[in-house]
Amino acid sequence: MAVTIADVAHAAGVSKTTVSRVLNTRGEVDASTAARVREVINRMGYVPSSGAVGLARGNSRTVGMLVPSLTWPWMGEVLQGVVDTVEAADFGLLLFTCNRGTESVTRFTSQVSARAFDGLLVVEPENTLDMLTALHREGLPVVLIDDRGHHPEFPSVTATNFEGGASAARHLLADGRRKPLVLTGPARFGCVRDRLAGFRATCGEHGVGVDLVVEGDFTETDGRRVVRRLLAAGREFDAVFAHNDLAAVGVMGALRDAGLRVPEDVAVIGFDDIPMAPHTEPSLSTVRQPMREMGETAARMLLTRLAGEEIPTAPVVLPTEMITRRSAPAG
Amino acid sequence: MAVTIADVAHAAGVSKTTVSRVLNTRGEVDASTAARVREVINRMGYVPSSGAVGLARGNSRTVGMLVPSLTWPWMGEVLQGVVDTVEAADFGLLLFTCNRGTESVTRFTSQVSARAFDGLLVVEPENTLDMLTALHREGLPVVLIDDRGHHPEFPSVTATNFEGGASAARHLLADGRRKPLVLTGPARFGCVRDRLAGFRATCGEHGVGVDLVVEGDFTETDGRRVVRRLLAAGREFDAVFAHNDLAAVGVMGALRDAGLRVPEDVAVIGFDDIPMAPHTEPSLSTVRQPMREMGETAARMLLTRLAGEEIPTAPVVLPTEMITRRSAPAG
DNA sequence: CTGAAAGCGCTTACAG
DNA sequence: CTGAAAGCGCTTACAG
Repeated sequence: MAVTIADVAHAAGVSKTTVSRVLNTRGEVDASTAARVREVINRMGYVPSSGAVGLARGNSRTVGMLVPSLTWPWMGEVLQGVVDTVEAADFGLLLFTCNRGTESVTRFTSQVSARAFDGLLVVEPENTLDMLTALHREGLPVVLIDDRGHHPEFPSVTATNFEGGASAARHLLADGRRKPLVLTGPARFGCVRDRLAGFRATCGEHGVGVDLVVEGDFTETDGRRVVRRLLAAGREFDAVFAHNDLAAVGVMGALRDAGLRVPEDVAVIGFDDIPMAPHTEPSLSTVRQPMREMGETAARMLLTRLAGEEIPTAPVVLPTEMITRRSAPAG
Repeated sequence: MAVTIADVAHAAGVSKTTVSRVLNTRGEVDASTAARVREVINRMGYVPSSGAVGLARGNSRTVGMLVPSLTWPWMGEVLQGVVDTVEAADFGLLLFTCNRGTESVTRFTSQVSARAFDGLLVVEPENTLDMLTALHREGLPVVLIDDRGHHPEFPSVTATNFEGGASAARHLLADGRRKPLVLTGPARFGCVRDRLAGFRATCGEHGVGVDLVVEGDFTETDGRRVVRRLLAAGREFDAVFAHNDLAAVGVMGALRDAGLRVPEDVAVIGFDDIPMAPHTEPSLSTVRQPMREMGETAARMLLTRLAGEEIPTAPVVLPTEMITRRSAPAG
């Protein structure tokens, strides 16, 4: 049914070897022969079987991507960056998730052994660092996107979390805020610790204490609940720095429910700049992480590595950017 | 490096044929032999090379998925549904986008000829229906997600667009609204025509005219602009039925800017129920499309087809659901 | 129940 | 510059 290299060779009156040579532009082929073969290839619409090529060459020209979830607000951006880069290099992208615990992890690692892909891009699902480290040690090229401050022994790309926290602080201080609440993500994440440290350092430089720090879990529900609880307890604050936008949305909801105005009474800054951020009411000021660029960068690094070159094992750090919208105006 | 079937055969003292038999549980193998082989397989951590198996068997146990964009608000849900289903069946998922015009389409079709995947799931990128039809005619199993009313000659899964429009109308009418504005999507989409027809029919049954219909382009910016323009022109309406949530968000923004209250002055209903919908201000009432279920269903259909069974070529239609939130309260 | 051999569709030394 | 042959790692008649 599908046309094979043998069909082409036969039709062109040459050997499969020769067809293979013009396919892979190995030179060392007579110009007129090459032209004839190429003509036949086009006429017959021949495309080499990727499986056969992979088997013969020992690689798949395919990149794997492992993510914890596809429904996180910023995952689409990362994926788009990855796909664009990978497709442009004529590689395929095999997508995996790991949301059913041990079973899916096992299934995934067996795909690795099956040599279904040459290298792996990963937004780290929780509790998979050991597995990833093992795969990397066994020789699988791996690039991590958004290292959660775990500082793995393989290449990764992150954003400037410390500086991001610092820029949020500068923004709020310039607006005259002096009593900030910080709603962090899970403290086990390095990125969370960095964001908090950056925020603290800058406030410290300005003589402003950061006394109100609550550990959250990155969800809208949690942001809403924390603020409601704090307000009920009579705690006072004139600004909130939430460690992600989803939680910031919850924060704004709770403030509104309590009859407080954003930003007049309380300014709110998030982190990420998810697609929803410009559309909240009021629109959300936030520290932007360049998710698409992070995906692109990670993909490019992996492709470079697959091309045989060395890539830095130290984290590649992309700049965050303070985006000013209405929930926290410039001072 | 990687352990092959030959290594296993050697270590177990049997032929590759026998190893292959226990791998594929073909029966016809002595129980004790099988046990011994299995033991060796586990000990050596052997996993068959997917490429080699594919070449020998003539299939790849991989499904392709083609989407126009990965950053659309509901795409993550569809993808998650697809990935979950495909992974559970032990298939791989190869992801493709088509956002660079002809070049990417060419690249994509050549992947098809390369036999990189056995079947295709597609959220139709514009202007690719002819290509998809051609692929399907050449024997590639294809299932379309969210047929845009194009009614292709291959299987597809959609939602009840007509009924969805009708339910939006019922909801608004029950709340006493009598002067609706409909902000549609591009009229070339069948789903748009169906939503409008359903809305019209129901309004008609209640003696309410639908005189204000504007064709939009599904973006937030457009929703905002249309409403601003209509208001400036002095047009009056007490409800808006937007054909997608993003546009509805723009509509609410423009109403707020004009000093109108939602829902007191104007009720707003969207379509889709994107993740943002519960978090807008006010939260958005909308006609929910079960995107994840649509992804799951399409994937299941394709897998069934790949297993050799027949699947319906008539569209599979999943129910929409009217979700009541604050932007359009129940009457 | 088991194995030798051919075949899947390519690539790549090797020889000419 | 070109081709015959071996090999990539499997599966599958075919024979015993």
